[in-house]
Amino acid sequence: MAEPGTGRDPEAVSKFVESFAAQLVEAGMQRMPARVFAALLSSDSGSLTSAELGDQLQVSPAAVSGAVRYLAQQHMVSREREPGSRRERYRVHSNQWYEALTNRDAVIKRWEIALREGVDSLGAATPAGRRLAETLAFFEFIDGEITRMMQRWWAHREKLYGEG
Amino acid sequence: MAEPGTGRDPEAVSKFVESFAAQLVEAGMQRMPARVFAALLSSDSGSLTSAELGDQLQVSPAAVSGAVRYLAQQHMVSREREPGSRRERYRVHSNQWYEALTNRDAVIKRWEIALREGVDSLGAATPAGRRLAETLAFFEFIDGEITRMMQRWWAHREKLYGEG
DNA sequence: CGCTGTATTCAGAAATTTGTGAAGATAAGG
DNA sequence: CCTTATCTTCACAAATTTCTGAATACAGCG
Repeated sequence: MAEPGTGRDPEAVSKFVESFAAQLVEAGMQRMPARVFAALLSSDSGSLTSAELGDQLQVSPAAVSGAVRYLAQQHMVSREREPGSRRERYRVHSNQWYEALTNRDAVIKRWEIALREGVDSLGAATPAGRRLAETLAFFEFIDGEITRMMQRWWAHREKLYGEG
Repeated sequence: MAEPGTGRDPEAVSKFVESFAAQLVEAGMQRMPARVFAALLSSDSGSLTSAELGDQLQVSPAAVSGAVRYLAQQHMVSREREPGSRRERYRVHSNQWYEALTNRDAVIKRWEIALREGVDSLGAATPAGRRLAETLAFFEFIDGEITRMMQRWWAHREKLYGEG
């Protein structure tokens, strides 16, 4: 439980970071990106520098660099250059993070492509081809649904939090 | 493109299996389970024996055994014992496969647990705590949506294919 | 310009994962 | 029961992944 008025408890933060990262790893994310992401998510400002991350997670600058590159590619964090400084800040925007999850979109799109090729090369009239075609239809359906689901989420969020 | 009347072209099948498996791997699945799954998905009967899998994929019985155990745990395939035989058949049911994708449910549930602990230990009134709480709210929302989305899929599927 | 703080790249050490062969377990059928 | 077909488990070798330290590149500042 949080201790009021005592500021952040680094140990509690670390415990959350490691346990949440572990869940992300189990879901298929690489360890270091998962830890970096969890650390950002649980920071008060929502952003940390490379040094802060390296210090908090006890890893080398190289590891931070690699993890951040990965997360940026996945659009899960953005980079900010502090004006007039060489230091960079890595930030998690809530909505970026949602969109990224959604952007399993990109993954689904590639599955769809592979499935279409499969239907074509095995033959749409064969039993296997029909199975692939149905799977393809499922993903095409999901695709459209996800967009609408996200729209509903934003409406729902607004009810919970206001325009925030 | 399919060659009508010539039966299945093993090379075309293999090409699809490997390319679809590669996409699954990229999405985080282990290589062997991905290959086994793709092979089952693209079989005409929707089911194969261990020997058939080992032969088609050029891997040892041990590898097949491990992959199948994993897939069964994820509810992506079911095992069938052919009556009066020692051989087992591994089968992909379309709906099992959909449900399994959905059963990222289980993953989401664990994320929710970790997030709740984070909100509690960092303090719901802190900026970090609020961020975690919002993320938690997102997953809780998604959770409910997915169920309804699957219901709509079954209705949609029926329109496409009939009761089949 | 050169100095300095910061970020990236790269080769390689360490850890982890993956697949194999061989041994062991299980169950059908004589 | 004993034999045999099949599946599973396990120790280990190979391949892959992950992280580090050191070298390198970059950008701001005097």
